[in-house]
Amino acid sequence: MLTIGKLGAATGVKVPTIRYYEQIGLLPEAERSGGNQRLYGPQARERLAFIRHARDLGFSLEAIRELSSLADQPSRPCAAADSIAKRQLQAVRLRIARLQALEQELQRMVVQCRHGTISDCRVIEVLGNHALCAHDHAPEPEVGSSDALPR
Amino acid sequence: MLTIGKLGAATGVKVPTIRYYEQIGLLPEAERSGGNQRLYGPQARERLAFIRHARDLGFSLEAIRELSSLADQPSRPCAAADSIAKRQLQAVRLRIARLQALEQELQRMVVQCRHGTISDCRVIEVLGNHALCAHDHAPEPEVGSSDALPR
DNA sequence: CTTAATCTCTCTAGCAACTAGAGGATCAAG
DNA sequence: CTTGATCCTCTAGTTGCTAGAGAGATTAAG
Repeated sequence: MLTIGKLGAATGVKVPTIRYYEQIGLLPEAERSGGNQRLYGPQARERLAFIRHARDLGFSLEAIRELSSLADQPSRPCAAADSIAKRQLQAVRLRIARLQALEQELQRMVVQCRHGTISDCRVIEVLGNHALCAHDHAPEPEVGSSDALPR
Repeated sequence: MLTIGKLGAATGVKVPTIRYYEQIGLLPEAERSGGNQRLYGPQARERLAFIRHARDLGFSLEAIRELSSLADQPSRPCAAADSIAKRQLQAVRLRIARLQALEQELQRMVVQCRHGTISDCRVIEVLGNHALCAHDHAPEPEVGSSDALPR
C-alpha cells in the first residue's frame, strides 16, 4: 500500500492534485489508515497513471471521466472511446494550425524590428494595426467539449 | 463617442470583457455620460484594438500590460518590446512542437483501433500504458510569464 | 407623451484545472 | 522521545473571462 506521497512520486502527479481528483470524483475515495491517511493499492495506481497519461495527451478531465468509465466496461464496443480520441486529435490539429499562423506573424514582427525606439518599433506597430498582418489569425472556434489543452 | 456596446462591436470584444479590462486596469477608466454610462473616444478604441490583437496572438494580459505601457513611451528604446515578442515566439514554437508529438500519438492510437470491444481497444490500452507510446510527450515546461495561450 | 424594447449599470458567482497556504495531526528514524 | 518529514482539512488564489440578478438609462415606435 502506498501513501499519497509515494503514489504521487510513482505516477508523477502532485499530491494536492491527487486529492483534487478524488474530490471531483475522478478517483474513487481512497482507503484510510488508522491515522486517517490515504492508502492506495495497485488498482488506484493504474487508474492514476491512466489519468496522468491522458492529461499529458491533452484530454480534458471531462473526457477522461468518460474514457475511464468506458475502460471499466470491457465488453462494450469501443466506438465511443474511439470517437473521443478522434475529437481530441481534431482539436490538436486545429490548434497546431492556428499556432503556426501565430508563429509566422510573430516571426515577421520580430524579424522586422530595427531595434530603434518604440516610436518606430515594428512589434508595437503591428500590434496596433491588424491590417499589417500577413495572415488571418482569428481566435480559435470552440470544438466539442475538449477545447482546452492544459498545463 | 461610442457607448460600450458600439465599441465592442467595432473591436470584436464582448461588453463584459471590456468592463473586465477596465476593472483590472488594462484600460483606463472611461468617461461617463450624464446617466453614468461609459463613453469611449478614438484613443480608447485604438487601445482596445491593440489589446485584442495581442490577445489573438496569444500574449498574456500581463505581457500586454507591459507592451502597452511601452507603447506609451515612444522615445524609449524598443528592446523590451522586442524581447517580449521573442519570448512569445519561443513559447509558441515550443507549444507547436509539443502538440505535434501529441498529434502523432493520438493518430497512432486512432489508426490502430480495430473497432471491437473496449477490452481490446487500442485507445484505452495505450492510455493505460505509457510504454506503448512511440514518443516522449512530457508536459510542457513553464516558459517565462507568457505561458498560457488563450481562447 | 408614454410605453416597450434594448441597452447599460453594479455586483456576485462560476468555469477549468489546479496551486498555495494556514494550522494541526501522524509517522519513521535516530 | 524528539525531530523533521509527511499527512490531514479547509479556504482562497490563479487566468481570462462568462453568466446572471436586479436596477437604471436610452432610444424608437405609436
